[in-house]
Amino acid sequence: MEPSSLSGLPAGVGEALEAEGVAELYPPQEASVDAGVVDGESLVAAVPTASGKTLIAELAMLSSVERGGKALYIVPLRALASEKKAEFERWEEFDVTVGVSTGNYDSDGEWLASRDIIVATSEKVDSLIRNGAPWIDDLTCVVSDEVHLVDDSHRGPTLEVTLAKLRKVNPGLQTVALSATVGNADVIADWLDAELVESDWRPIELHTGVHFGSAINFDDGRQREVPVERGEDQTAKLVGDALDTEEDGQGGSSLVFVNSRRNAESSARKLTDVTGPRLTGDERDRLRELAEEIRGVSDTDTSEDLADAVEEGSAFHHAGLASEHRGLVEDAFRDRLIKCVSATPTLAAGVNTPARRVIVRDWRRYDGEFGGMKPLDVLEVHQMCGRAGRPGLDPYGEAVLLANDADTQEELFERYVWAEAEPVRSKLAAEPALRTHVLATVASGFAATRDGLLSFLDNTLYATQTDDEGRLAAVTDTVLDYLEVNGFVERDRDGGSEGLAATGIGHTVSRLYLDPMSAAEILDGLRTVADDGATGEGDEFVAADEPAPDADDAGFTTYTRAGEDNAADATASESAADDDPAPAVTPLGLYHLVSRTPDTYELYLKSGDREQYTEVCYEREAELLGDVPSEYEDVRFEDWLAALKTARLLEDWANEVDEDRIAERYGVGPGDIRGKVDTAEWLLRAAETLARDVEGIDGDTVVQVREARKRLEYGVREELLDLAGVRNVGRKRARRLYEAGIESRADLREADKAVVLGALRGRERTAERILENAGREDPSLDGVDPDSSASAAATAGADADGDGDGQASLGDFG
DNA sequence: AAAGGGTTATTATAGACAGCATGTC
DNA sequence: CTATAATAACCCTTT
Repeated sequence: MEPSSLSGLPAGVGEALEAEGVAELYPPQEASVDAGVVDGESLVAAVPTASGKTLIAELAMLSSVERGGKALYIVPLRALASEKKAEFERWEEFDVTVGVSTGNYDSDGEWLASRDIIVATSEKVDSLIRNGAPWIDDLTCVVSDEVHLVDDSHRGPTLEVTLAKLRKVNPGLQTVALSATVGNADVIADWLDAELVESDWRPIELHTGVHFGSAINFDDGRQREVPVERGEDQTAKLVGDALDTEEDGQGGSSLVFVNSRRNAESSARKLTDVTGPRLTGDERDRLRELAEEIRGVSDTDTSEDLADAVEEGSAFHHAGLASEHRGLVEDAFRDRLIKCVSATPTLAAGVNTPARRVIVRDWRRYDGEFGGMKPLDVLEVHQMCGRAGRPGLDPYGEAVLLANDADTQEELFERYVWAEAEPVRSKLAAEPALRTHVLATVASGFAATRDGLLSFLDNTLYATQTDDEGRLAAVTDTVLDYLEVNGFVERDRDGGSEGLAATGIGHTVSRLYLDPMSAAEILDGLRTVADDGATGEGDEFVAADEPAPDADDAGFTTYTRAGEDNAADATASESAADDDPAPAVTPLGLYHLVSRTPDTYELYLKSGDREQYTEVCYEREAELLGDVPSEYEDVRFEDWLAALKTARLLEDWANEVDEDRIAERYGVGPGDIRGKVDTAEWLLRAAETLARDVEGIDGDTVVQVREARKRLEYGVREELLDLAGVRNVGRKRARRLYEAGIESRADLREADKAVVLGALRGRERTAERILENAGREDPSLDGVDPDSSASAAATAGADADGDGDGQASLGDFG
């Protein structure tokens, strides 16, 4: 079937597709057309990755738009949202407009309403429904990418409930669900009242096999000799083999999947010996530039190690990387500059990063709940293997699992190569999921009675799958009790069917997209302040701020100038020394409060951390909001300590501790730091709104919350808040300016330009921009010489990039 | 006695959405 | 109950 023969698409689209090289539709695409995608029919397409799923979605959306409708494309990851948007924007030529909406990249609501196609994450769609985005009921087509993720216990229920809501609001809604090949695609189709298109067809052949001994044994019976001598590394030989096998004049790149961040890093370092010697001079030059760029992203060991590996054409990829790191690695890998990436599963489900050869090195992963090493899901391994084969570059893709012995080889074939992926199972009937969604469903008017609620939930995948009718109702009742006790819903038990209504605060919680349990915890904590804030336990706070006896490890919060390490302990007590009445609430207390909320991921407690944070906990008990759980009797004590560790990380960040020191101290990567700060910022903003909305919380507390949040946002101490608010001034520059005597925005407008320039290390253009942004009337620095004394004070700590731009920015511009 | 080399014990373990108000270097 | 790699701790040998 030729694209131009399709009816129902905007004029010219079919021809444009052909011009792109789509001469014929792929079989699954053709089957989808036969099933009616361009005629508004609902469809579940369960086909392998990279077999043209996106085009199926595009056909549905474009034809829907052509009929005067509006389409929504739901993605599981923010990074995918921008990728899809860029892809769809080629239709703007045909007057089809595209908009995106995710947590970190959001367009104006009205502007969105005017777009024909909107790309958003499932959580964002959920949030838009809760907040009553007006265009939601104009939708005529919704595409759900990677629907098999409804199986995810954390995020799956959101997708499930969101789809149910969209379909409820828009009865005739065309629903197109794109799924990996799973065991029960028919059940999903059944749930969505959709046609099913199921296929294993791939445009690029995929050879899956297991390497053992001296050869890869493929599923089709072929063998490929890749001898591995004793003491040689299996992975290295396979990567080398792919690079040495030229197709279309180029060696093939590899993607190595491992089971931990550390393994990813060490694998990348080892593979440097394979990739490095095969680089051309030109590639080396470009890689060196890329490495510099990577070093510029963050001043941490992780960043440095990544740059070192990249210089040799190898890289690692995991969630500890900053998003800029990830983007740089992904792009360079796609450009074939980086020859091999060692990755954790981040890359299996993320943006499109295909390779000639995929090597699944580790097929088991540590799982604490499981109590040891747990084999990966078949679906997960299939997703990894699906990354093999670059369209347009490789004539075939190879996915190789590694075995050390014949038994393992056998097992891998049985378990993964021949096996069908697990069936998808709804995870909706669990308290945490229902807590959130029951409240939202009631608050946004989808149900006004218990019966109404249950009948709404009947439209979910869970309901179509379960044999246990009572389970959902039972969990729902438990959750309703919880919501009532915490004052989020009111129940009217008089009528025939129990009436339900969200309270004012319940509405707020739903709109803020908070887990009700987080909201309850935050409110409890803030009320604690109101109770005993005035009792004047001030001295304890001051005492807690002083350096602990063994200052080396305990002197965490101490502000240290760059390069001076722990020497500056004295600075710490300065702010505590004046006679202000003790603050009713400290940043640490607030950081701890939001960190112990179910909306924050816990930091792992390493050995030794337990003792250390137990000590910190008692030292600073007075600052913590709420009662410390009993160390010996309460299982929540562990969580309390993990939250305290997170809180300390946040406190360090807000005390201008360098990123690399934080990374080292807490055993995390730059990506984790940014993630934690970001989450805490979000929760503190929500806390601020809650505190204002609810009675019994002191106005002063609200101010403290805001300040704690702003200090996280800029990563600075209190005295720099004003300066750091100026555009182009981050935590580092603000501190340098402050040290040079420029303490505020107003100072910036009045100060001696020579001093400003000196503090900014003579960076003229930067200084001019900053002066301009601060509102100075005459920002020009022509003929101004930097004041060397200001410069000297500010240069005390040399930062690695040497140009004074060591701004640790938290901007999240994927 | 100090350094070097090999063996054994110990330690630690993936990922990532949301609000809001505007702009990284 | 399962793995594996890096590192720390330890023990023995050699110089």
